[in-house]
Order: sequence, then C-alpha cells, then structure tokens
Amino acid sequence: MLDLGYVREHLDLIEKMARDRGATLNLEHFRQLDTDRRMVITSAERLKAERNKASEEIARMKKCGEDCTALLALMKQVSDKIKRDDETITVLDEQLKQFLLTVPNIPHTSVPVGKSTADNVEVRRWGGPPSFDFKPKAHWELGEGAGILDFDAAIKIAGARFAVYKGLGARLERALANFFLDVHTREHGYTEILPPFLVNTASLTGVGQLPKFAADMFHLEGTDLWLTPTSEVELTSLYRDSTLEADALPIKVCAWTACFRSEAGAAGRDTRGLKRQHQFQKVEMFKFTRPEQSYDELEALVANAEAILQRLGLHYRVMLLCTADMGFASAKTYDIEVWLPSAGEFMEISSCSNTEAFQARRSGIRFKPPGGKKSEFVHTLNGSGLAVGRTWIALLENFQRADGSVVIPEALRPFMGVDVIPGATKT
RNA sequence: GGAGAGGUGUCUGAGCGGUUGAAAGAGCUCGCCUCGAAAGCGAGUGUCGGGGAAACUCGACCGUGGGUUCAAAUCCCACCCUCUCCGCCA
Repeated sequence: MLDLGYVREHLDLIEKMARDRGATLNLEHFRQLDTDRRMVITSAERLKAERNKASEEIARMKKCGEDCTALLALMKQVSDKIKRDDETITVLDEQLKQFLLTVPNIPHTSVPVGKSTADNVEVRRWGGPPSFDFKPKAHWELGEGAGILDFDAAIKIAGARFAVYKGLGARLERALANFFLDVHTREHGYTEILPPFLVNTASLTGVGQLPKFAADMFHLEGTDLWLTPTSEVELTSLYRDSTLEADALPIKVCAWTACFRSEAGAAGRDTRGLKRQHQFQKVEMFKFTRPEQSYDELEALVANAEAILQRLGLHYRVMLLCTADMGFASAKTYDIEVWLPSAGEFMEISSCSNTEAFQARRSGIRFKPPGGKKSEFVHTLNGSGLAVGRTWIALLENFQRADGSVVIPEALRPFMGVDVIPGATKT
C-alpha cells in the first residue's frame, strides 16, 4: 500500500505508473473521496473541540453547584451532529482504504517499461545447455519411468494437479530442501524459520495477496484461515505491527514450507507434469532492511539464489521484469529461469523482489533510526531460494541419460546417499 | 470442548465517569559531572490523522466493534486474543 499523502501529492506519477503496469485506476474517484473526507474531518473535529471545552465547563459548573441544564441540552445536539459526521468519515475511510489496497507499487526507475513478458530484459546467463545424443525426455516420463513419480495415485488421493513422490523421488525432494537450507543458513547468513502453513486474513492483506487475489488461494470454510500460497506471507508477518532496532537490520530469514495455490485462472496451462501444482514446496529467502540498503540487498539476494543453481550445475538466465510483468507489491523483480531440455526453453525457478515499504506499510513494520528520530518503515525483500519442485524437474531433465537414469550432481550426493537414480527396472 | 483469570505507552505497572495522553518505576536520547565509565543530577522520550510555509495547533487512539452519557481507559453488550486448570489428542 502506498502512503495516502504521497498518492495525494503525486497523482500524475500514479497515473503514469498504472499505465506502465497495464492497470486501471479511477483517480478522479480518489480525488473526490479524499477531499470529501478531509472536509468532514475538519467539521467533526471543530465540533469535538467545542464539546471538549464544554465538558470541562460542565465539570467546573457542577463542582460549583451552578445550573448547567441549558449547556447540556446544547451539547446533546452537538454530540448528535458529531455522531453523524463520524459515521460519514468511517464510510469514506473505508472507501479510501479499499482504493489504496488496489493500487500497485510504483516500479523503481531502473525497471524497463513494457507491455508483456517479451519486454523483460535478460541480465546475464550462466553455464550452457547440456547436449544429448538422444532425444531428452520430459520429467514426467522420466519420473514415472523410474517409478519415483505417481500421478494416478495422486488423483485418487486428492485430484488433478497433485503429485505423489515415491522412493528416491521423495528423497530427492527432501534432499533439495535440506541442501538449500544448509547453504542459506550456514553460508549466506539467513536464520531458518519454520512457520505455520495456515495464515489468517490480516497476514495475507499485509503482503498484498488480499483483497485482490482471494481466488488464487484455498480458504478453510468457516474460519479465518487460508492455506499459505508462499511463505513470504508468514515471513513478512513475523514482525507485523512492530518496530525493529535499526542496528539489527538487515534481518535475513529463510523458510522451507509447503505452498498451496488454487491456480484458478490456469485451467489448461501446464497440465502435464509437476510445473504447476496445487501444492508445492519452496525455500524462501526474506530480508527486512533499511531503505538505503535495500537495492544492494536485492542484488545479494539474487546472487544467493544463483549460487544454488551454480552448485547444482544447472544452466540458467536472470531476467529483469518489465513494468507489465511485475507482481502487484513489487518495485523491482528479477526472475531466475532454469533451462529445460525437453521443452528447449527456460522455466521460472525463482523470483526475487524488492517491495520497498509497500508491504511494510500494510503490515506496520517500522524501525527506529539512531538519534531518536521518527520511526520509518523498513523495506522488505523476498526471493525463492529455490522452488523445490521445479528444481526437481530441472535436475531430472538436465542430468538424464539415455537409459532413463538420472545422475545426481556432486553437491547433492551427501543429501541423497546415492550417485544415480536408476531408470526403468522393468524388462 | 468445559471452568477461571486477564488484555493500558518500548517494558513493568497504577488508574472514585469529568485538566488522565494517561501516576510511578525501568529503559532509551540529550546535557551536567568524570581522564573515561558507573553512580548521581537536569531535560526530553508514542502512533495516526486534520489545519498551517513554519513555530505550532486541533482531533483520535488504553485488545476489537457496538451501546449508555453533555462527557467513557473507567459503566453495559458482543467478539478476538493470552494465561491457568480439566477433557481430548499426534
């Protein structure tokens, strides 16, 4: 959420931003609400000041035994008027808040203006695609062939867009999560968090998932709880409504969690395989920083995610997203895309964003600058480090051999206990 | 799920319906003292919003939302949360 005063004074900038992002905002509606609201507030507060004065006077008169009947009657009327004004203010406040909640963050000046994913800018590329002297298989063929992936069972248990991992397939998922967490906690300086996987409405509103994206999540009927769509929600809410010590910043945390998405608008897309599931696992990196350090920390965050892919020896590229492709809360986003041999294209495996004060303002996360100055909002950053299921996909496809077996990269072997996942054992 | 206790500022903790934005203490910031530190002394120390160029001023906020009243942290109702005991349970 943007600051009300800032929006009021930079309407032209907001309008340009909305255009760049391909969003539509009714700014005239905002302007009207804002002026109306301030008018009624001024009126109500003048009356309240009058009432406060009169209350003191009444107290004094009663003490002296004077008659205050006339003043009481007058104040009764004033109170009624105040009540009506307050009700109007409540309505206008709510409308204004609803408007502000739908305004996306302002992109950083370094973000390219664009209309679609085609306008994203490739920043760098690491490694190269593996070469095969056979036609590389898709991960679902490899997984089902090796008996480590079972979609039929998942359909019985839950339905479409779920998966069952078996044997070394399940172990690979677990090994990847452990590997990610070990690198981030022992080498990159993140503190590991294991949060609840269910989150409440306030937490989701704080990161900007609600009210706009309710349809993309699973809601537990009759409760205020939702299945978390990303641990960005939990990690932001770690410090919701609190003030942090300035010298404790930046605070760097990471978490492994399951994530749940209803993928309401994705019918028919990526229906085969593991790419787009209702449930997946992700290791998330998250930072709370001071404003002046947040863009340096964003670069470091991306580097932390890249380090994982480099250790695994997976070919990838880093994309700077254009205005049209960025998330609602983000001021600047890098996507990391890993090579997928079967498709002959790159697939998103991490998304790293600086939301500046956008989430901090909604979530009430401040810090106290040294020297007793007024508290300010922190900047929050988030990035996948990495999406576990998608890394599983990349690993199978990039390190497959002609017989359907998959070679485990060196870095992962201590976590796997084996060097190779055998291909089909059936004759 | 049943019974009880409680939710006040950064923290601890007061608060007969009327100068209580809120006592007191701690913490923190600044100053004095000191070679320096501690102790001691002095001053300051919430957030949000309206008006104002600013100094400043006005208003709101004592878990949340309603109600009573000229006036509510203080009375009434509902809800939420925390703690203790019991039950159930991985």
